[in-house]
Amino acid sequence: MKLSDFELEVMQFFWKEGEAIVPDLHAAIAADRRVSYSTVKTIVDRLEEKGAVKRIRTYGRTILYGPAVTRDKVTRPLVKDFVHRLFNGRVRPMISQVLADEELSLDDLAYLEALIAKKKQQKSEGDV
Amino acid sequence: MKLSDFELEVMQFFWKEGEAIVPDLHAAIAADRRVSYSTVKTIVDRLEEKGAVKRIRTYGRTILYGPAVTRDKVTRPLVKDFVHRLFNGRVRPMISQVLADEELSLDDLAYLEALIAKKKQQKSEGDV
DNA sequence: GCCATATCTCTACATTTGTAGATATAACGT
DNA sequence: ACGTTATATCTACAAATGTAGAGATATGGC
Repeated sequence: MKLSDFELEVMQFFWKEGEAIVPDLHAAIAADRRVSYSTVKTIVDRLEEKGAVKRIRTYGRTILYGPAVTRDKVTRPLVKDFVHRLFNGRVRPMISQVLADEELSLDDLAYLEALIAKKKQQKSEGDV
Repeated sequence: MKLSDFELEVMQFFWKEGEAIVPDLHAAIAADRRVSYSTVKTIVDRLEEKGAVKRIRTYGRTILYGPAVTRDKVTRPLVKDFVHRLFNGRVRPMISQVLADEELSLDDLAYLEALIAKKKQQKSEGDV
């Protein structure tokens, strides 16, 4: 399932909100940048064609859409692709860069530290 | 500087090898998948137009190209974009996923652990 | 010096993507 | 019941992208 940037942006909304009607979706996006209702509707139509969203039911003629694929299903291969495309598959510099550029709370850092420690442990055990 | 997938793939080669002639580039890519010389040359032409690669010199009529932008310059904004597009800007789940999916050596893990520890320290100091 | 060939240049085209207008029409409020 | 209006549907288009063939031509080998 290959989704464009805009399609992905819309999926974010669905993954977060669960279900949505296009007018609300449009309102949410239009709060950020000028975009016509038609444009948003077209994106949703294409997402439907691609099987990324589905019609749940209708209110009058208004259609309630919901996600038909999980975020995970979509993002996993993308992340893999991304690491390979931009960093030749080398995860280390990739994470380094994210760590350098993005703001992380102490909490996040502690969480990641623990996660890595666990991974390390598993790995050394597994190697024995 | 917005580069397409294929363009990015070619840039990988330049960043890794430094400089290259299109025939070699073509050979390298064609080792993976069928693609005509013309196609590769077109991508390089577009990269030149975009200012991502530049002509270094010629050997006969063969042109030696080299990167005109650093990997860093290109990837930094992409990573930021990516995290925002796919994870609503939440770095933690993003890194978690990468850690879960990608193979990391003990060495890598140790490195990242240290990096995070350092970040943590800097942060708590900065907050005082 | 000439020919073969490798490489470049130019042109082309189908698809995908972002974008939106025109038009139809169902449904809601009165 | 009727008109307004919100929403859907359909159509369109420019730009970017992946892809490659045709044709020009400089060079290197002989």
